[in-house]
Amino acid sequence: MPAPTRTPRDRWLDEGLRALAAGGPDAVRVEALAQALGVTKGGFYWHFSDRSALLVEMLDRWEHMMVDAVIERVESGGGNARLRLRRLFGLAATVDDQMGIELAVRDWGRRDAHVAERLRRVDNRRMAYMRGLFGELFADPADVEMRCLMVMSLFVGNHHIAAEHGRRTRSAVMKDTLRWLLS
Amino acid sequence: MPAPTRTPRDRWLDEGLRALAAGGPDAVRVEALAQALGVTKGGFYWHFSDRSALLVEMLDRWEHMMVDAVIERVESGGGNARLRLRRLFGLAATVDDQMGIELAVRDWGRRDAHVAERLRRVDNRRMAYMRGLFGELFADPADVEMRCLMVMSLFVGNHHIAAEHGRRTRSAVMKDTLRWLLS
Amino acid sequence: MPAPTRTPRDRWLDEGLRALAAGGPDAVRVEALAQALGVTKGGFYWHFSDRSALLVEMLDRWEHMMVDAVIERVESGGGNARLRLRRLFGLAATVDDQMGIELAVRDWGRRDAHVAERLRRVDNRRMAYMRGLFGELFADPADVEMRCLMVMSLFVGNHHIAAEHGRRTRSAVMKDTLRWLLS
Amino acid sequence: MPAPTRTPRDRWLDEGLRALAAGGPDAVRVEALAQALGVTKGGFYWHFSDRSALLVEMLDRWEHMMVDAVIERVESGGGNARLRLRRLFGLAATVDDQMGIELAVRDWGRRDAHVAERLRRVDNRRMAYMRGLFGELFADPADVEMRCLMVMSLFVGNHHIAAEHGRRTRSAVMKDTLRWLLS
DNA sequence: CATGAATGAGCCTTCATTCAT
DNA sequence: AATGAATGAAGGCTCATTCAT
Repeated sequence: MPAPTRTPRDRWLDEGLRALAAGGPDAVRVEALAQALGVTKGGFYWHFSDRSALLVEMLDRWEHMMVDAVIERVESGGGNARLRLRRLFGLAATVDDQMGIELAVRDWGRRDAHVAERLRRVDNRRMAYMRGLFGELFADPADVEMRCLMVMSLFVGNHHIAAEHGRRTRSAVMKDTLRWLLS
Repeated sequence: MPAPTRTPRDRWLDEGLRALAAGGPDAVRVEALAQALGVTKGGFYWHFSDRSALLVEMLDRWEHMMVDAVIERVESGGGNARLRLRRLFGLAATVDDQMGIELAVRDWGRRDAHVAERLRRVDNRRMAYMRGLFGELFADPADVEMRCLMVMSLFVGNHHIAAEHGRRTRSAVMKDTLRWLLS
Repeated sequence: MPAPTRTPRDRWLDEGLRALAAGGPDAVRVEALAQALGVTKGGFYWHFSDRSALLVEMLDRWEHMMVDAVIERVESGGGNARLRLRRLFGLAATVDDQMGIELAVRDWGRRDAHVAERLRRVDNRRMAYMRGLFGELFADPADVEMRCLMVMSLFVGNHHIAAEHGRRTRSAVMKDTLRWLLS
Repeated sequence: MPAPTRTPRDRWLDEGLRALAAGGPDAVRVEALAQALGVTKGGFYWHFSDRSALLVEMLDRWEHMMVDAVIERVESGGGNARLRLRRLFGLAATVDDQMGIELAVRDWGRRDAHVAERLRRVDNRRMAYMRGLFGELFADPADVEMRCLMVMSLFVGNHHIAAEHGRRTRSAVMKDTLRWLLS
């Protein structure tokens, strides 16, 4: 008779991340989450000492989900650097539903020093990982750095840029661009 | 006896944009703006019917500043497409202090349909302008599209990405990348 | 066309003191005061930055009322030390309706360091005043000190002690005692 | 195999009295007591039907401790009235650590009719006991009443009055005064 | 005897908005 | 054009109380 897969604590966290993606940190309101979960807000304080405690744990969970879990899945597949990069790019498209969280955290980081610090750590970990892979394909470090920055810019920018591309779809343009970056 | 350079109305708008850049739309609070301007919030309602009226006018002003004014300045300098693109890239670096507003609007657009619509218009106008310029340099439309997307991604991503680049500075990596995109 | 005698600000203070006397500092609730004044609690924050700001001002007012104002009234009547002490004792009986505030402050002082400090100041000012008057009647400093302490104890204790005195009334016993202390 | 000296029930009561002394009746919060005892507040309701049930029992315990136990100890020593009064005064100094409870109850009594009633009973019992002893030393009933009132006022006032006494200590002034009251 | 979890009422505080002057 | 004062709707947090286990 195992405990339910998602403990009530987890449900607050999940709902918090959903709210963050939808409306930014200001939308992570205890009252709103409670209503979404069908409970009363008082119960929140059984699980978390504070609204800010929830926000911190949300960030913990996001970091693990978006860095550790992704790298682990890329690595577990094996193969050479080009293959791993392709798998990484593919995975990035996969986490599209978590991209809302990512973008919200990024924006949040521009206003909150603690979040900014965490963001720097996350981005540096990602860059270091990509730098290693690109480094196996291209000799010039400046070239490697450009490619890394472009990949990250594309993934972040992709969700921020609202322009259309005529007869082409955004994802087709993305695919072209990523292929180009591997050549 | 000329009117004061900035009317009181303008001062509310300026302060609103500053607040938007610093803390997102939720930070555009009538009370906070009033305090920053050294007046009481009651007076706000003489100039604007509503908080939301202020927000709309802020977006108007931002759109004009970030599209019309920029294109006008690029065009006024003359020269061929490559030169204009270089001037455009240089200008983009110039409006750095207004980038905070831009990023805030972009984030806001993910939560508000009206803002999203306006953002689409703005990005499409920018893309159309760049597409024209890149189109004079490269024949393949897919290639042109990629380059446009990468430029926009770089400019947006540049402010969102927190990673460091070892001995290189971000602006050096950016410069390399933009030169590459013109070749 | 002078402003109303009691400004709205004063009304909050008065009501706060009433609540303090009736139920201690915990009973000084913004919401309760608002209801008693027939206004909404939101307006409170126009006049005071904070609940604690109200509490501080309440103490200011109490100190002035219970020390400065009393001494001034005793002194303004003139006469020798014995006469002034008699007037002081009489006045003390007069402020009976403000005694509730006094007792509440005293109790409060046992739990709050800031209040305790203020209480010390108030009691020392009172003692110093009485010491001066008793000092003109009795030569021995130890004797003077005893009498001062007994007067203060009586006035404080009088309201705390619940015992009855048979056929005598409390105020008769008090009167006897005070007369004895002057002889 | 004797039961533990303090049953869990007693521990709630003790902790309740400690909280009462430290912060008044409002500070006797089930949650706070539970935390101090290292248990969860749910368990409280096994021992007491209600928060108010705890408060009543706390008063019972206080009354017994501060009247019955004191008189018993004074009487058990024997001797004449003067000796017993001296022993009583000495004992009163002894229960100094329980004085916090006493003062809190006194203040509480000003706001709660039930507590006031109990306080009257307690004070009357104490007065009656002292009246008997002083009555053996002084013939005039009015004189006896004054001395009783002064003793009680001193003991209550002693803890409420915050004034300092120059080179003398409070306890020296108290000792002088009590000796004077016996002469 | 006690825990884990929740409810619901109550309080402090913030803020958009209104309105008389 | 703006101030002083207030309203009312949220929202964060605390705490007595309940209840299944």
